[in-house]
Amino acid sequence: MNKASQPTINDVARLAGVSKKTVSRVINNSELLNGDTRKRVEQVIAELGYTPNPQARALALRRNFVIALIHDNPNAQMVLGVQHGLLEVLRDTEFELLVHPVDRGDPEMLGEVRRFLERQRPYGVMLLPPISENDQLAGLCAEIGCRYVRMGSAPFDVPQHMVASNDRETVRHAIAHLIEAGHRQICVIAGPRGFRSALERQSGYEEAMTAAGLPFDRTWIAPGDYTFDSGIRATERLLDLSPRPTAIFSCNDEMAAGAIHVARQRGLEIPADLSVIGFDDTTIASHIWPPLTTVRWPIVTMARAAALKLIGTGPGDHGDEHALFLSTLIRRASVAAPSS
Amino acid sequence: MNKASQPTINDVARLAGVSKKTVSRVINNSELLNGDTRKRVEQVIAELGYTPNPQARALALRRNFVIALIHDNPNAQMVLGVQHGLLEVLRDTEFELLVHPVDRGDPEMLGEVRRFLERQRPYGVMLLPPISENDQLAGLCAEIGCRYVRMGSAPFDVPQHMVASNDRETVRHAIAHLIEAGHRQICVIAGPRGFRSALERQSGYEEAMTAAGLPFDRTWIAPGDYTFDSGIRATERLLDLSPRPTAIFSCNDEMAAGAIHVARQRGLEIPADLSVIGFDDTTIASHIWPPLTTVRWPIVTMARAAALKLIGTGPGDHGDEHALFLSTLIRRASVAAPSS
DNA sequence: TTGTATGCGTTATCAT
DNA sequence: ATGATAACGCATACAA
Repeated sequence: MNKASQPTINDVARLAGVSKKTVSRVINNSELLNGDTRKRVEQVIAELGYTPNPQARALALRRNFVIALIHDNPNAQMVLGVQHGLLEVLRDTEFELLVHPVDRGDPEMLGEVRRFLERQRPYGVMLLPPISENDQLAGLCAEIGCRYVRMGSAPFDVPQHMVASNDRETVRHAIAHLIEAGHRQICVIAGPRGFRSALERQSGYEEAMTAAGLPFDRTWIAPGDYTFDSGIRATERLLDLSPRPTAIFSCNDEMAAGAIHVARQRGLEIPADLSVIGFDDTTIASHIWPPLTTVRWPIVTMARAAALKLIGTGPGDHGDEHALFLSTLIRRASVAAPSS
Repeated sequence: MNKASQPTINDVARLAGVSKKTVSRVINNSELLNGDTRKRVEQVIAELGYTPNPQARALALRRNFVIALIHDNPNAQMVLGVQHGLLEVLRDTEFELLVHPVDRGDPEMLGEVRRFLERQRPYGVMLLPPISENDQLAGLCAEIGCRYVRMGSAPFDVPQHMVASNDRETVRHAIAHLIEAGHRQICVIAGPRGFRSALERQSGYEEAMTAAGLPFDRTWIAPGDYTFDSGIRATERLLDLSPRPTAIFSCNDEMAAGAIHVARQRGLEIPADLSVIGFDDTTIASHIWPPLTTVRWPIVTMARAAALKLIGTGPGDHGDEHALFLSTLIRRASVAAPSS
């Protein structure tokens, strides 16, 4: 055993007086093993502080012990929340986290991801919205033969491959909250076309209005793309409506911040003259003035669950069933009764 | 060649009618190669779409072609900015990005990182503040034999191992900006003890005040820990001073947001009654009301430069010299002349 | 300039 | 239940 480098399986085998294969069996928890030899080998492993070399395992198994995070999500807090949740469960395992952002707009995207997966052969891959909604991407993972879990605003895959929140339902609650407060003309700043989250959140709005017997108009739904600037533009449009809306539901916090800016520029007090609800509960929601009522989804919890599905030991997992995670309305100071 | 799997170096060698070693030489840009055979091999490589297997290379070279990002930074935008910059230059290389957060408070931290480095053998490691300030960590990287670059608010290592911004100087400008506007009683919300960034930023304040011949008091410097809540507490303390400060410099944006909250609660208008300057130019700075004057440091650029140093081909790099990156004062709407 | 033999640390095959 | 031997795909030492 070379003192300079780390102990290998050979060192363990020699010191335990067994073959490499036996040590390998111990490492991989093989069933067919004499209890005594196992104990002896484990003893030596502990003494040496031996750890299997990940690169060698990866080569032999043609499978890398890493989880790949594939995303095209511009929300830093969300991406980092996911990394946090993932790493929390990966921390005490042999797995590492590989980050691989992609460009949804790139026509080469799928080919690029394929090369990535074929080269790295990750054990599992975590797909973040909005790219998680791409069925071809999911299909690619399946084809390459690596586990995958998709994160989304609603279940659009089987539980085994999905961690989802209930955006639509939570938005219904949020709108109902507004209606209870006395609002009738509730407008919405929508999310980008084609995003499932945007669809779910807007549907939640429509369902809540309909359920309450409240009429609403196409013009009440202003287009947005989840950016601050689009929130500004949308709000300007909405506040030009007459009669003016008394409440605005924004499909994310960033655009809600834009709404607050515009309101303030127009001399409108929040929440006295205009109530606002956001979505995501990013830092800005609690740090802006007034503190924003918003919807929080349990991102870290979802990521933890996803990691469990990814590294779980197969179809026996509990995780296979549980794929839905409830968002909650965080009530702060941006909602009040409309000033008649 | 097995159709199901990817082409290997053997396939290339056979089709090109050369030995594996020759192919290997082509891959690794060996000097001693006949131009013809190189062309022929490259041709076959292109036809086959061959890519060297990273796991096999890692095993043979005892060095993994990944860059590890080690950090304990709670600022999501900063961490993601760094990931962005790093990946921008890694994108067209053979390198991948491994994310490895650590816990500064954990006494086992160093041992844990050692195991990580010994197991993964990353090609290079990127150290983010504040953990980048830990000399033992840097020493560990050197000992293990992997390249490292430390990111910080000031140079505290040789250029080869450092990308730094000039926090102190930029804060001097920021304070000077306040002084020019007519402020005399300028207070500061400090950063956490022991953080180099906190030290640099506070020093910048003190130097600027001294240079302008302005007196200042210990009580003008309120302790903070970079969190929103600490910004609130610090500002309450500061606004209780009499006479009241006309301007506050906060060592980061998050605490500045807290300052704005407190000011608003006390009925103070910003910037009319109180000017505020932050640091970092995070999203909240531009989205809060009023838009916050703040200091922006070129995080993505720094990360790009760091990546270049990390994967660069040795001491010949230009990157070895260039290690300082200038921050700039972003003037928005939170600074005005003091109302006498 | 190119090829041969061998090693890297692990797992898989097929014996025993 | 355990072991000898051959992969896995690439790089290095040493020849030629």
